[in-house]
Amino acid sequence: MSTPGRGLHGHVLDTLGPEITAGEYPPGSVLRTDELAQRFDVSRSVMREAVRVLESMYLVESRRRVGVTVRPKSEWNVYDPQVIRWRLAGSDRPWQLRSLTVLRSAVEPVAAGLAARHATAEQCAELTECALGMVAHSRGHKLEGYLLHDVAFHRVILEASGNEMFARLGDVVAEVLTGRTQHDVMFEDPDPAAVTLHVQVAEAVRAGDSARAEELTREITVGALQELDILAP
Amino acid sequence: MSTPGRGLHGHVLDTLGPEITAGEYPPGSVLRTDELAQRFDVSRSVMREAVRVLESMYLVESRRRVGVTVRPKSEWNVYDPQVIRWRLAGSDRPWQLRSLTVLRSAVEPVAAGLAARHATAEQCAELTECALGMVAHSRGHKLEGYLLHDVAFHRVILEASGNEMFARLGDVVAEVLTGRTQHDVMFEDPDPAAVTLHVQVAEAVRAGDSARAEELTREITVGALQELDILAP
DNA sequence: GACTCTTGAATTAGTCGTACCTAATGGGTT
DNA sequence: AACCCATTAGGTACGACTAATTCAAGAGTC
Repeated sequence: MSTPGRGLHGHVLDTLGPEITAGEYPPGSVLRTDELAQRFDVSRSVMREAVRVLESMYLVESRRRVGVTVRPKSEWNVYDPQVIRWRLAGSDRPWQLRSLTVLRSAVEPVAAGLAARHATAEQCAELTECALGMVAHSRGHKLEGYLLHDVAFHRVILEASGNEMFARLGDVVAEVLTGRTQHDVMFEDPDPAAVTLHVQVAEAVRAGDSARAEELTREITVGALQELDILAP
Repeated sequence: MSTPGRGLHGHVLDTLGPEITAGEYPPGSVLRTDELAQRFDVSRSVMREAVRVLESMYLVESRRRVGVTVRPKSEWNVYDPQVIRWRLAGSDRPWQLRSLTVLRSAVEPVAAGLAARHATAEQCAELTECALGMVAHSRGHKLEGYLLHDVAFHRVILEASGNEMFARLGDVVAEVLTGRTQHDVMFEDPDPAAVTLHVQVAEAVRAGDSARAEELTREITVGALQELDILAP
């Protein structure tokens, strides 16, 4: 899924990216290209390419006579999949998961509503299949299989919305769901109510009931928020 | 706001980026680094840096013995501000505006709801100021001043939500609002109802009424959808 | 004869190192 | 305070070499 060590500059990014996104260099810190090249034992050309990528992620800014300065967190392109992965692997993972879950709570209900109008017959079938797969793996510590279908379910919803911006969040949702299962909560079987909701969403989409699909999905995301103690009083 | 021609590689991107995002090269098309370097009259080093940036945006993929292949639209990082600007400047601008407006309709209401809980006194004041500014410029063909306050208003809302993912959409919303005023609809004064809604949102946020702020903002975004003939029956 | 497997030549990106250019910066001078 | 210049670190160019992958020709097999 990721883009590991694609060439030397990729290897450099695999180390430097996480360091920066972890906040190891405070905003305004200055990195020198030559020093970095020495540190990673690569040529200046390779180092420059890596810096260009970091620059395009708004993580750093390169200025003459000054060096490569780290930009404040508020300017980072937090939607870059690579940046998201780096941050999820770092120390502010909990914070990152919260931000992404809130984003989900905003996007997924609307996406489900749109999916109810735009989904093809094939997508409806896929959705039902995913929901049934979740039911089948909802008991007896089959978390792995459950996760697989859960991820696929939300991916289809986002895809079927017909909105490209929503569709591209499939990877993000996958990361959140995967992370949640593997590291944080959910040591036991998933909440039966959540499973039921997924089945009902699939049915609502199939029936073309936009409002119902949206509302049911909102309930799902509210559950996700509650799992992280993000209240909505 | 943008990052214009920062060095030669930036100049190359200013031309090549719009071409790719405009779909001038069908998915799978191959570009050769050397040819591109010749075409733009830059060294291979510079061209390679430009390719690295395009690669980090998931617009192209570079493989040995094959060249730089253009990736399908569905894989582009459509949240990259640069990509958004390129597409907004290109031929599928209308489609892009629709996607972004739908995204707004999902995000902004939730953001407003959060803002009602998290906004600081200073942010509330700013919000009120923006709303009043909108009122002041709502009549007499003062579209420029109106737009300025409108953009600022939505920026503050997204910022005050306390969610970094929402906050980073400020630039996107700014582009949408600016684009709408400059190119498409709105040759006359803005809809008075919309202006009123903004004032009411500011008041709801100030009062900490989360549900009301969310609902009012939803009405604003519904209006934006209707302007683009995106129905919600 | 048709098919598969191996091998090697051609091609293109990847890497490196050097040399030189350019522009911000900061200190020293007037 | 205004100005000038040496310093410094990134920006650009070029050339040589490396390495991986594709493709096609040829050997071997059924």
